[in-house]
Amino acid sequence: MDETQDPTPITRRPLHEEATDRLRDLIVQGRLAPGTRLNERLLTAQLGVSRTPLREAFKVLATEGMVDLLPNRGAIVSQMDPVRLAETLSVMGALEALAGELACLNATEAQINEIRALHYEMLAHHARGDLAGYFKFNQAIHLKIVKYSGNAVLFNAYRQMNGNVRRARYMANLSKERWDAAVREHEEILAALDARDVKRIKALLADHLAHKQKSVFAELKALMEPKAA
Amino acid sequence: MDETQDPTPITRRPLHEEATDRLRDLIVQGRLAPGTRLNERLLTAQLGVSRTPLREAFKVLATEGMVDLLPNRGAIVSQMDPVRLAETLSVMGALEALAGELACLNATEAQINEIRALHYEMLAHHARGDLAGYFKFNQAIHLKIVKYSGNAVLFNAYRQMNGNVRRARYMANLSKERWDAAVREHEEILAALDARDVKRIKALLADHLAHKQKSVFAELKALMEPKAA
DNA sequence: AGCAAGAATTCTGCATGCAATCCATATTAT
DNA sequence: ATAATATGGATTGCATGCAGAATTCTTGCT
Repeated sequence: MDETQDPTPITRRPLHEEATDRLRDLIVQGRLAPGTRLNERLLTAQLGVSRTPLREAFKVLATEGMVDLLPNRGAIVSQMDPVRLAETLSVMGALEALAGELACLNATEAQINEIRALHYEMLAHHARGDLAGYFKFNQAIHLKIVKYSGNAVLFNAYRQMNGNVRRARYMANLSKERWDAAVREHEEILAALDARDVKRIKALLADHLAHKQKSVFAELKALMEPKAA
Repeated sequence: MDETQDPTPITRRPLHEEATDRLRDLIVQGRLAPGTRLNERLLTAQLGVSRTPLREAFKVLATEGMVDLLPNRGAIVSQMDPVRLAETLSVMGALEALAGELACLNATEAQINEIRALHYEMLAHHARGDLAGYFKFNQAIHLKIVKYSGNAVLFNAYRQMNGNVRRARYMANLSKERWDAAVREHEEILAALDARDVKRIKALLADHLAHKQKSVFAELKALMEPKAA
């Protein structure tokens, strides 16, 4: 018998995983806004699972920092206030700097080429002024760098923080100057990666994230003080 | 009525939290060895809780990397193989380097003094050749540095990884040379912190962790190859 | 009307029951 | 004897029931 193709292995995923992923997506996409109370009965109906796997999903999302559990009062989508966002980006900067180093040492040429391809796609979206498209590839590039570091622990930590950052939706109106600068920084990052210049990519990524943090922080602070509008 | 003292608020902790902490401790202490299968019926009896909060604890510990969930086959204590341990220490090095920077900038004099006190206690244990005592204060110092960085996200990430590292129990037989060197490194770290020398502490901590990683890795590799004993 | 106390409802925390899956042992066929 | 298969027991995945906490609604009072 030929088992080589294995078309859609019939293995059912555990319901709590499915529920966790679905909820996480809803939160990251902003369809469940920070502060929203997660009503069990409502969500069981919506997701088509019973309370048990749903509550297990709550616990997982709580350890990921996506929701807060209030004893006897259920779960609410946690806030991503500017301070926490800045703190997270700061950590992500350190992680990416390390990732860059390791990627310089460990990534294959094919992997670097894959990043290069993403880079050009990103440039295309930048040229068109398509911010959403730009961000998509920007995200993909950063994730790939961390992935190709070859350090799975690093990747996991980064991935989780990235999820928490994405739901801040800061990208609303990035200044043209910052955007252009970020693109230039990406050019340099790619060049350093290509040259396997460990020191340089480390510094570049740390700076890149520091700039991002600064711009995002300013943006969010402005958003939260709509007095002088 | 005087409510100012509030002696042990009678707030019962959720059972799943209690179960999570208890299990995590058992795993970190090594009383539940890697690979051990976590039988629900057995543990419910042992912890005095029902299966529901216990299974919630499994999910949390799985996202922390303490256990692996095998669909339809329950949870087993995850392995901390040398590769994963090295990867974790590598990430912790990056986190501590950042933490050192931030602690230099943000820690109060009182906090630095607290670290100094721990440092001297650690020296005392080193002088006595008390490895276990040394490690305890060594751990405490590193945790405090990260704590006093003032970055809560950083602290959480570090704490979790630290838990996963501790259960590797590498400290078995640290060479005298490496031990002495580590103590000297700690002297320098404290001095840099005192002097608020950001660049220096960053470099020192990164190196310190790199050395630790190297020594631990060698140790564990030796442990896993008892052929030439 | 505004507020406070109490009752009713809703919700969460936890325990347990049922069905599906897995594992171990025994049984049969080759 | 070995391998394949069947079968019984144990174990997990999930749904649901029950008790207690919290919230909302109601009612009575000022």
